Amino acid sequence: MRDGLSEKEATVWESYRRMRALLEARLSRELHRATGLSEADYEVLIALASSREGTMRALELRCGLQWEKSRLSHQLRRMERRGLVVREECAEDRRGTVIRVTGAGCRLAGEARRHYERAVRRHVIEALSAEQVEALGEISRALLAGLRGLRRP
Amino acid sequence: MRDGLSEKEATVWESYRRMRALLEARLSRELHRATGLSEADYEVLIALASSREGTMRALELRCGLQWEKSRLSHQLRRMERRGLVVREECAEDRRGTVIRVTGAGCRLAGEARRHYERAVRRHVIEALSAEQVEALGEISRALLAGLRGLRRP
DNA sequence: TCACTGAGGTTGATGCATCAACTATAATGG
DNA sequence: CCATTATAGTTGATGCATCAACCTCAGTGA
Repeated sequence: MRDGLSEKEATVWESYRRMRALLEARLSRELHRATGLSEADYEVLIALASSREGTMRALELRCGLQWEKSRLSHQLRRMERRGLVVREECAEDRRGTVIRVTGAGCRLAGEARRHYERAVRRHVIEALSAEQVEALGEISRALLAGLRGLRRP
Repeated sequence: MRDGLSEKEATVWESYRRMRALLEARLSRELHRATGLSEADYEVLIALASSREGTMRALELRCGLQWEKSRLSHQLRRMERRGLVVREECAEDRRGTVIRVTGAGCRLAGEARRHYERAVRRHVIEALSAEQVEALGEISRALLAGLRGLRRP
């Protein structure tokens, strides 16, 4: 037990895992059914749509989302194929890429946001007391604090 | 705001999402580095290893894990290729399959469990107060209650 | 008994996530 | 100024997750 988990702790962890799996499945399925977007699409579109000009450096995007660069690159390729974004050359840094959200992408982002926030409200906010919502925020922040500043590996 | 999220709620949700992403990345990377197993491998092996005889019907397995059947099938194919499990015919129901964990699989399961539980303790249990651990359990159960009994779609 | 319905599993296609290897350009320091 | 090093991004391979289509066998009722 020095390293392992007590029965109580194991139960908490098990509940958390199941909740997490079910919640993610539910949210992503609802989003996809309503808009055809994945959560990855959604995050990229929301970031772009809420930027001035509807453009961002790929670098900015991946720092904001905290994604690996190859993940973003693959994601953008798929989104470009579907006409949600376009890649443009970057004038300031010729290694860089500027991502621009298209009109269709921007429209979808707005629509998706409504669906998504409604789903979060239904499945999370309204399923908890105000104190629990607060506590979830605190817990998340506490865990994040512990996780940040561990080196990559 | 009727359907959307208040600023506070959005902040909680954002923290949760980031925590979740970072925590999963961390746990699965540590597990993989230490044992070569994914979390999916881990869940299957733990279920099998803690069964009498080291065997389970595929059906049992996927009900316990709450996986889709094709997910389990693909997963087992990959695990069988690596010698972690074998599929056997099922005598009682000739449609069915019995999954047996191999010696190597069983050994790995034990080793992985130690690593995994230690990581959960470090990154979750010890990063929270006892009350927060308790609260996380309650929150997860509350959300689960709301999510269960929504039909498939 | 036998056609039908449904359950247990597999397969193929596709999208998502990571890793490792690579290209090209920028920055840096001698 | 040039060689080195670091950064921005892409690519290919592989594993994971889901969907839809399919096959086989079990159970059911007419």
